[in-house]
Amino acid sequence: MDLDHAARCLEKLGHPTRLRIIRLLVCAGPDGLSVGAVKEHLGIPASTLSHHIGHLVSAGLIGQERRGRILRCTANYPLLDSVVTLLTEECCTGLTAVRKRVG
Amino acid sequence: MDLDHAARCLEKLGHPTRLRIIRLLVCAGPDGLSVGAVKEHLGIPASTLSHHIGHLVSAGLIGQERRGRILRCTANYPLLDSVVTLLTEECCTGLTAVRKRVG
DNA sequence: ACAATATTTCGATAATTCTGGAAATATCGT
DNA sequence: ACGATATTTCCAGAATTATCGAAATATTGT
Repeated sequence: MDLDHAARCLEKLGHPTRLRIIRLLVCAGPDGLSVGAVKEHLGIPASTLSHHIGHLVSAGLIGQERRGRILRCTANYPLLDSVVTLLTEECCTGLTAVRKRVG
Repeated sequence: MDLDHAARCLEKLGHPTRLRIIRLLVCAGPDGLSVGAVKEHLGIPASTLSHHIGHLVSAGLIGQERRGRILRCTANYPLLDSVVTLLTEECCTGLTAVRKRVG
């Protein structure tokens, strides 16, 4: 995970609707949710939702698996973890040091 | 830190140049760096840099303090920490559970 | 083949963001 | 006050992103 890749992920996460999608999927666990279920939860038009999901898929933040008519979306936990790790470790090396100093 | 505020921060972090600025400032420690020093490091036009720094300041991700002609920028560690925390805890509650399961 | 359901793609518009040169502002030292 | 340095604001154009209705595609059950 280099800085540009992290920025691409953060850019996608940096939209209220998409952040809600991610939160839903993460809370839903490894089985995730269908696009329709996400639509129910968020109450936004299908085409708008589809675009946002497309963004998240293209960044790799969520995966998809067809199950008949239903398209199941799941959060990519390892990638989310990588982003958080980069933000904490590579970018925020000073954080723990500062915490010790500041309390 | 609610979800919308987090999204606003992530949106700002989700730009390569701005993420580089944050990384620089975090690595620079609590004293931060002047705008000019950041400009030297990144090698981009002053006005472009000023815009990006403006974004980060408006989101509260960095603070500024005038020292004569020089404007010193510092990373807002607590806010960065909040964003990371929301991403890990509120959004990624499943993460540790999944890790245990997946190994 | 057909009707129903789930989701995407198309198409068009509105809104926002990015970029950087030029001019303006602020502060310092003399 | 003046010249130099540091940084921002103004301005404009190009590029990207967001939104969503309508039409298209895919899959299932009958």
